[in-house]
Amino acid sequence: MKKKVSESVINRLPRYYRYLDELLKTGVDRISSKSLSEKMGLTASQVRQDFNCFGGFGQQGYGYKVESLKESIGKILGVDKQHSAILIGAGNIGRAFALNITFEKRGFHLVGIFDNDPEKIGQTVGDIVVTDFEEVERFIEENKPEMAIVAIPKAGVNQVVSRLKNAGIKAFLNFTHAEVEDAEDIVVENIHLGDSLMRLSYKMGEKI
Amino acid sequence: MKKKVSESVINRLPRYYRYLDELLKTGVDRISSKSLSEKMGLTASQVRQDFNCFGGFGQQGYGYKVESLKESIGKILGVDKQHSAILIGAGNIGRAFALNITFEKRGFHLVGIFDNDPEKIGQTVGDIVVTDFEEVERFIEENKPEMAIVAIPKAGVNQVVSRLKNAGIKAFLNFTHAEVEDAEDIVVENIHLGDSLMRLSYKMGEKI
DNA sequence: TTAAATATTAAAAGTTTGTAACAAAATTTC
DNA sequence: GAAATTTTGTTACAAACTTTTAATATTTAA
Repeated sequence: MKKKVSESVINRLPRYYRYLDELLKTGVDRISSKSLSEKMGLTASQVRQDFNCFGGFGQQGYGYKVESLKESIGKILGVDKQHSAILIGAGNIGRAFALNITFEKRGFHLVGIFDNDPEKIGQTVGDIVVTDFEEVERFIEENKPEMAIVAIPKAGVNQVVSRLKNAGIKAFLNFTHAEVEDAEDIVVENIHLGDSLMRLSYKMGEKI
Repeated sequence: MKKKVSESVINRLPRYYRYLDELLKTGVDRISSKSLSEKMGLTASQVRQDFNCFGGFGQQGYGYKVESLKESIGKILGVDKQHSAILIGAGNIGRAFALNITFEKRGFHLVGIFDNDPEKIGQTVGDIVVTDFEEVERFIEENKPEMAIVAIPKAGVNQVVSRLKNAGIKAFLNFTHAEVEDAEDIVVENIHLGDSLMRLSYKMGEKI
């Protein structure tokens, strides 16, 4: 892992991981770059080159062992590790995400849910009780979660993120319309549903 | 608008649109590529080149008029048009999305919600009653929605999409874990929350 | 009114990313 | 067990994307 891997490659890794998971479940235990590329709509060279960024996982004349390839990519992505997360905002999006199984499957574990709405405080989502957001610093100090999922109205985002950052949160999954910027000591993944809608809208205009 | 615009540019447009919307709301009525690029973490030349793909919206020595630039980009993205959509799956994700305001703001209008779970059929989400999925073909015939938001368990996706396609749906927003492939006569936007989690997990491993 | 500063547009250069081709290695077939 | 086939890893090439540079127009200030 000497030279830096390009972002385009990283962005493709989760998709490889998903396909390999799928293959494993259907009982396929080996695959060539060619067949994988056909399934995924890529070229075989690209598949091989992508994998080679991290060192050769394949065997000449044989192909790739699905299980160990999936495991290797999982390791690169870090989904073999356990991360703990808190959810800020127990609204529709927040609740939907908290109840979604993918979350646990990708190595994340939800340990707390916070909101500032008195109506929501005290309710349970899954098996977690919604706590007053004012308690968040104390909770973080005690439980040291690594990550926060932010699913609140746009207006409060900056203040909330900055409080969480100060309290020691290093990673953010942002569902709000505001952009949370990558910075020195934190990592951010923004999920902008509105952007996806606009992209779809564009494609509709182009193709249909 | 003759020569084709690259996908990288298209993918950046929604973000420009959001920032311009923001600027407009804070009362900024003109902006240079330089200040916009600084806000967005891009280079000024990239901003200019992106806009020039669609013809010059700016004025030398002056910059860009925020309002008309936003409007132009909106037109390119097609958010000035009205699209009607149906939602398939009244589970957590589906309901969260249906109740989300962005949806209406981006020119989409929800006209129907479908599910195959007898428990959910008859319930209301927002002001729409959940209908049996078996009715979907008839509904599409009558109401001609353009788009479907698919938020159901992975297992049923292929069958559901193929039925919708046959009934005349041309655009899909896919929230399921299965990949809905772009094809001849349809457009697809996949939203894979699991992928975002994995990307975040990777970044956490890299930087923290 | 003129000069300096600002800022776009367009074109050229540079960088990155993706594709294709080939030699080396392992497997399968005979 | 040797030959033929498969398939990777690597290198070279092509395409796409980004940045730089040059040319031109507008605004601002003296």
